[in-house]
Parts: sequence; structure tokens; C-alpha cells
Amino acid sequence: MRDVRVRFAPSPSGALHIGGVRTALYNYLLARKYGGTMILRIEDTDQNRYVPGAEEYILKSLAWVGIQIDEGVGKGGPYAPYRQSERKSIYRQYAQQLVDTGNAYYAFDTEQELDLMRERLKSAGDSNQQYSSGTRLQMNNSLALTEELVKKKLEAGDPFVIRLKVPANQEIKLTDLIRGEVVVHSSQIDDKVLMKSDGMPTYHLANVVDDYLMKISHVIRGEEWLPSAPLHVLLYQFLGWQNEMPQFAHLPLLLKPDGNGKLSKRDADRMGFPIFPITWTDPSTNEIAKGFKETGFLPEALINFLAFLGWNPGTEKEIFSMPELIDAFTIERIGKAGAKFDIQKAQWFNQHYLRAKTDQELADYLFPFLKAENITCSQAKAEKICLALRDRITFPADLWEQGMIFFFSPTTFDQQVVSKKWNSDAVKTFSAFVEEIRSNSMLTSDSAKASLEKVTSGLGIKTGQILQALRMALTGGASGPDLMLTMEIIGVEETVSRLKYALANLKIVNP
RNA sequence: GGUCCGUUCGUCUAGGGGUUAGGACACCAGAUUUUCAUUCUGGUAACACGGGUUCGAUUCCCGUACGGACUACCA
Repeated sequence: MRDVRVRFAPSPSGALHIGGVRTALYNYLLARKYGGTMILRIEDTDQNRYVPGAEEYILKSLAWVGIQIDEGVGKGGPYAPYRQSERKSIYRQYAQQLVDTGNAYYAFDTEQELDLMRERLKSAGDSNQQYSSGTRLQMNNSLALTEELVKKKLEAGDPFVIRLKVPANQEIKLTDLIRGEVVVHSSQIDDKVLMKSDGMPTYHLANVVDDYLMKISHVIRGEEWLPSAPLHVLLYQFLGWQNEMPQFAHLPLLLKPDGNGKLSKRDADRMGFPIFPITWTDPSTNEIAKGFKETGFLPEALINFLAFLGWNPGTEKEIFSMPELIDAFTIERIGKAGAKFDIQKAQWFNQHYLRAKTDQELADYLFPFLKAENITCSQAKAEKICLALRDRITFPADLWEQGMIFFFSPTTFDQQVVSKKWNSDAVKTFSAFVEEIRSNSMLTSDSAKASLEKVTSGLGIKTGQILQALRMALTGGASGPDLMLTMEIIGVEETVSRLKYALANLKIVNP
């Protein structure tokens, strides 16, 4: 087997979509599995679509999820430059080679002429309106025009493109690692533009030339490239590189969670989940799209989730670290069908990875929130809060949302609990409880429990019956972390003061 | 429209000529937690349809339907 060299080749036309991250991930896993090389190439041959900041964004995103680049933009390497705009001159020479060998030709057609041709074919009932073997001779190109005229146009500096001369009647076969053999008839492929009139190559040429020059062994990319893969095979043949041609693997698409179609930013916005790895600010509109990172997703959770969208190890194990993914990954186990993006499953992974953290690590997530509110809190208290909350959180921010009760006394109370559970038993219990725990200087989870039980048994009340009311009195809400632990964390004084406040302000609705 | 690709529980998927069609998420129920959540146990739920081939097809073949991608001097 030849050296594994794979590339992730995004175009810097905006933020990196989550589907792109998955493509990068699969490339990376293959590279690492076989001790190969992961290359990042920036495909910026369309100057109109260039978005400033996009390249930097891609680099940052990959770094955040833990996909390391061995070679390429931002890293360098033996085949530099890795930005296609900086390789412009290279492509020209291969396009020329194609012209010289009769596999490509100059075309001078204007946009209007092309439109006209398509209109004409359409009204003639042609099923596909292509610039191809059937139509090329009626167009303005070096195949139809006299040699002299072509020369004259070239010398006069008339704008031109170079098109591939796709053979008329040929079956083009390729083996896709995921889909098996794919056969396409050459009549279905049009004479694709290889070099644009601005002197830049199109994707097709640049891609094939670079993959060859960079000795790429496997092209792992989205399914949207499958229809043009035969064209690329043709290019490898015409350039004489069929023996160096990489193996292809076309990945199924990520689909929207509901309905049909591929996942788009619109869907993400509509359903309220992120689609970009990290927050992206559109430079033209200043619109901000919150990323997975800022939403609170852990990179290891995102990676684990993404890896399983279209791939699985064939076992029942679902939690995989990056090294484990590298070990288990094979292209053969990538599925063929598109996968709907299920944000709930992503959240489940997140929850799992969050719970695997120690209280100390969780506290590190909590402190920034406290700092933002100017709240001082000891390490021990923060860790205790995390202990109380750790089984209840999906995102780090939940630590703060649910942890606020430890720092702020309630001023409003859950009315349902008030009407159902705030009764004379509760009032009697809490009045006695306040006196009971007041004598303790230290309130621990255990002592709180003991004190409460002492009071209720003295009063002949079942502890369970007043617990809801106690929670509501202490936190204002109807649900939350372990109550005894909550009291321990807020301490005697605060517990007493909150109970007194509730006792003074709450009225019994249903005696 | 044309070409190509696809189709197992609601979702991600395992499986593969004879299985009680397995797991996970979600959902529901019970237990535990003297509260909510957690946890545990259990449950509902799938082979798109029609023809073949075969003793037997969810699995192989062919159609149909449905879905998707592509059909630019975008990638």
C-alpha cells in the first residue's frame, strides 16, 4: 500500500460547515490510522467568493476540534504553496499540455452566446443542454474556428477559456471505496471549463493537478462530487497519471433533522442549534452565528458524535476518544446513506463527556461565570456546587444557570408548589427547623438531614411531605440539586435567613 | 427534465438467504432516590412497494415509488 496522504481542501468562502468538519475528520482518521499525512489545501480559485477571515477561521476550527494538520496552509511542507491562488502558474502549464495533446481546446464564447445555445437546445427538446461533443462544433472555439482565426484571437488578447474535450462515446468507470463501481457515459459529461478567462483554473483542473503533485493517495470528500468524479478520472488519463490516480471515497451528506434535504444554516437557525464549529461573524453583514464551542459543546463530544454520523465500528461501543477512533476507523465501515443531524444525540454525547470530568475541572467552567457577576467563591465551594450539579447538566453554562441558587436568595416562589405544599405542617416544621439548626455552627448534608428528621418526627410529620415546600422556600423553584447538600453549600446563616424570609412572606393558600 | 447515488424502529445504526431483526438517542412505564433530576429495570417502535431467483428473502436480481446530489468561467 502506498503512503497514505490525504487532504482536506475547503474553499475560503465562509465559515466551515459542520459537514466539512466531518469530512476533515474522516480524512484525519485515515491519515493517523496508517501513519500518513494530513494536508490542508485552500481552494481559493474563485476570487469572487473569497471571504476575508474564512481561512483563519478554518484553521482555528480544526485546531479546536483536535484535527492536526501535518502539511499545508499554516504549516508549510514540501509541496508548498498550498493555497491554490498561489499556484496559478502551475495549472496553466498542464492546461497547455492538454491543449497540445488534443484533449482540450480554446473557447471564446461569451456568456450571451452560451445562454443562447442552451435556450436553443432547450426549445429543441434536448434533455440536457451541454457544451459537448454534440454542440461544440457550432460554437466559438478552436475546434470549430480556423487555425488562423484562433491564432488571431489569441494574439489580439480576446478572452478565452480552456475546455476539456470529452470523448464522444465512452464509458468511464471508477471505483469508489464507499459505493463500489460507478459507471458514467461520457455523453453525460460536458466539456467542462478547465481554465477560466481570468487565468485561474476551475476546481476540476486544480484539484486533479494538486492531488497528483501532492501525491494524494485517497480523495475523501462529500457526495456532491460524485457526479464529477468521472470527469476527474478522464483528466488523470489525459494527463498520463492514471497509475498515480488516488482512490476515491465519496461521503454521504449530512441531512436536515426534519423533512428532507441537506443540512443548511437556515435549518440550524430555525431549530436553534449551531452549525459552525466556533462562532462566525459574517464580515459583510456582521451577522453572528454562534458555534458549537460557544454553545458549550466539548470538542471530544462533537468529534465522537460526528464520527458516528455515517460511520460506526460495527460493535456496540459508542464512546470513542480520538485515539480510539483512529484505531477503529476504516473506510469500509462508512455508510452509503445520508444521515439526519440529530442534535439531541449530540447533547447526549456532551453530557457524557461533561460527566466524565472531575469536580475540579467542572469548577474551572463555573468560575468564569462567577467572575462575570463579580461573585467571589472558594475553590471548595465551587467544587461542591459542581458535585451537586454534575448529573444535571448538559452544557458548562448549566453549572451557572442551575448554580445561581447557591448565590442568590429567592425573592419569587413557584406558585404551584406554594398552593399545593405550603401548609401548616410545613410552617410548623420550618419554624422548628430554623431553631434546630441555628444551634449548629456547621451545617452539613448529614446534620441537616438529621435535624430535619428530628423535627418532623417530633411533630409527627412525614419528611417527604414537606420536602417540596422546603426546596421551594430555599430556592424558589420546584426542582434542583440535592436539598441537604444545597443547605450545606449555602451554610447555616443563609439557610436560616432564606427560611425566615419564606416564613414571613408566604401565605398558606389551601389550608 | 436528464445523469448518478441512496432507502432497516421517530433519529443514528448493527445484521444478513432460515434471527424472538440487536444496540444507542428520544419517548413511555416501574423501581430506587423520604422532592425534581440522576441511576436501575422494563416497554412501545423498523427491513419503502411490486415482481422474480430460491424449499425459504429484510438480505440476491429487476422494476416502481420516494429522497438526495449534480446538471456555472462556484467549490
